[in-house]
Amino acid sequence: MSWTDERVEILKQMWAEGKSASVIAKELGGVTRNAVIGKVHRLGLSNRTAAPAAAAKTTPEPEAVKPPPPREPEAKKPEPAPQAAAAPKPVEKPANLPIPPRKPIITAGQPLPPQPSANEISAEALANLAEVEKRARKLTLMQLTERTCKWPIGDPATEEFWFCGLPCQPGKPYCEAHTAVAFQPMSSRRDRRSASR
DNA sequence: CCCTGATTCGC
DNA sequence: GCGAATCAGG
Repeated sequence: MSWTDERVEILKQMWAEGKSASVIAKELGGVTRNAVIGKVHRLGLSNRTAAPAAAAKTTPEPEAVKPPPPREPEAKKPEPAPQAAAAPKPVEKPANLPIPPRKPIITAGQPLPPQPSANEISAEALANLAEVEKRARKLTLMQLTERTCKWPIGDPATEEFWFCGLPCQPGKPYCEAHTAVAFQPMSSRRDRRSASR
């Protein structure tokens, strides 16, 4: 794979959204997180929101004197939204919109798991599930990885929402318990005729 | 151990 | 320019 214009766009977008290099790499496919990071740096958009923590470790800068700071002609971006701090209008709804700019990017992968619909699951499995969810690591979407259970718990529209996050079954997107309820053989969900209208 | 990004350097 | 290897850190 090569860095086509589109792929670079996706890269920029996702990086700007705070996606990790590995996630971006998976999304793009055909590249590793190293490739992504490398590209990010080459594009000059390394730090996204001030993170000097792991930025400077070894200062390879001989560091002498810099009389004339040859700064590049920084292109100004159209970002004139400084947020009104006063009380201009009585907005009754604070509206928690951390990430509203959901651009219509064409993300193919990332098959999110289905919501636990009203299925007929064995009592055992359900009981076990309840226990498992108590032990859930309550990961956020961004904390999910290849090896964390991606089973959603709670209502995405509220604060009460997170992902299981327990260790995945090899090759599965969920932990053992959630794999059990996610991939049910049709046999256990038949009798739908009880209310055969 | 899992993960993160940063840097180096041969290609 | 690219990205694997490596590094440094959480």
